[in-house]
Amino acid sequence: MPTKTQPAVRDEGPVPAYQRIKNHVIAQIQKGVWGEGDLIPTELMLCEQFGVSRMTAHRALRELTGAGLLVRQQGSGTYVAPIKIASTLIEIRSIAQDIRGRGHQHSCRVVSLQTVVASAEQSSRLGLRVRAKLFRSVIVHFENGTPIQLEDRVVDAARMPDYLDQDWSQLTPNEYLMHAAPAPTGYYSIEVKLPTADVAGALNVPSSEPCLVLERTTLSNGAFASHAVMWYPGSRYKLAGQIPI
Amino acid sequence: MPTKTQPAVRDEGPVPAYQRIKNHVIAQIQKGVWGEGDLIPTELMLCEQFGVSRMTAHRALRELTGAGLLVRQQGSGTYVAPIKIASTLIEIRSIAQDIRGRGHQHSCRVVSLQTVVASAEQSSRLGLRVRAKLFRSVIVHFENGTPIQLEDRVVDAARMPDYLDQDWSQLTPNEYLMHAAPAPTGYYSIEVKLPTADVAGALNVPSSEPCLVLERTTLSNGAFASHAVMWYPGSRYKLAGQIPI
DNA sequence: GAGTGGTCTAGACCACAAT
DNA sequence: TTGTGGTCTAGACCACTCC
Repeated sequence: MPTKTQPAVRDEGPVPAYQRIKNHVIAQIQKGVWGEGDLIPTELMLCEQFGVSRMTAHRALRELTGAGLLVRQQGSGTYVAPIKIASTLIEIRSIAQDIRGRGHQHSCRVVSLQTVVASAEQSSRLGLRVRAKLFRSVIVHFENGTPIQLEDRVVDAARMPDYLDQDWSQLTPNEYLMHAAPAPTGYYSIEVKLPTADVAGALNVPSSEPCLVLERTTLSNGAFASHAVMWYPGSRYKLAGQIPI
Repeated sequence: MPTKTQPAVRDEGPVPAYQRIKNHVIAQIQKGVWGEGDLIPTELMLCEQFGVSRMTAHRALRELTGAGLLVRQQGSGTYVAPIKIASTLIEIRSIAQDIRGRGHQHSCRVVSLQTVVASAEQSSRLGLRVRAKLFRSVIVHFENGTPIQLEDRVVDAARMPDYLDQDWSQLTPNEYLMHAAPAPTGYYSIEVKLPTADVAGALNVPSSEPCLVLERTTLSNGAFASHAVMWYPGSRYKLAGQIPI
């Protein structure tokens, strides 16, 4: 059955049933079909829809609950979690949804889009072929017109060949990735840095203002998907989330 | 049904079998019985030891793997994860283990230990009784003699009556909590702040140096356990971890 | 009482590693 | 070949919510 040509997303073998259900739920929320606070299908309905046992449907919903995407109430049902619970760190919702969830307006400005070749350092750190082709986007996100995040991202070009053709005013890179590389895992780090002149200019802060720098490498199905460096003005941002366990 | 007296640790009903196994594994790692890279018992051994089915033992190990505490290899076995994978954010390992894991020396200085009464604001934010009794500790942690974290913590006194009697040179508050309130969940936030004069003095940084401030509220078995504010010198620290999903 | 989620069992088949 | 983990089933009992 997996007899695709050279598709945008590599085929990593059969996808487990619980993962297919997770991807489906994530997609419905990403697409806005299921909104914040909405009641979603019960375990038994998902069992029928996907032809699985209840344990399997339950596992999918339990894991998404652990990730802060859903809220479950015994005797009542399963709901899309309110945004305040969603972890900004995982950013399974995008910064755009985050901002809109605060009732504010999101906009963005594309600073640059390029095709680049992985440096030796990148190749080894990210587990890429030497001189692998990457796409790089630099985008500033605004909340009510105030710059709130500078996002400098590279993605695997072989895996997402149409990355540069997206309309970033309609879709953030993160939202695009949720489709192209669903259910990511990976690593992050958070530190305080003074902005470079470019970053300070883009965020419209003095270069003396310390920034929160969130760096994140995401893998999907075990292979490199994306590396992002996100700069937030220290005076205007706070990262919050749920402790995962 | 909740008709208990006021015990040190509230009884929240029977603990699920998978949770008992998780607590056991966490405790073995915390106590150092199982060290980094060690092979731990197989699912079938845990099935026998705890008298559960394989699905239950598997769930416990899978969740701990998701939390970055274990690494599993099909065909081989389950191992304690290397420290670099352990999330500093969850701090399921303590800062002391973190520092020792880098091959450095950990020490600490107790700034203050007090009994305090929850303010109205704390009571509502943390879900406590009004004027609940709390213990507060303020401790500076050093890495090779350099101050690296100021930890300002309050815990529920009813739940941890012996909190103030601990020898903090032998055990960090976090390590104590891993015993008194195992397998915590909760919320965190991370932001950049300039230190107060007290904080700057304790960390031995100029009051112009921005700090990374990690605030964390932990619950155990659904009830408040601890609230901590941790200050890190921005120039000397980076938080890193795994993306949970 | 009917429906929901929370947990658990006792099997099963598979992919993979060690031997 | 044996043992490991990865997944999955078809039931079960329970606590809880809603009607």
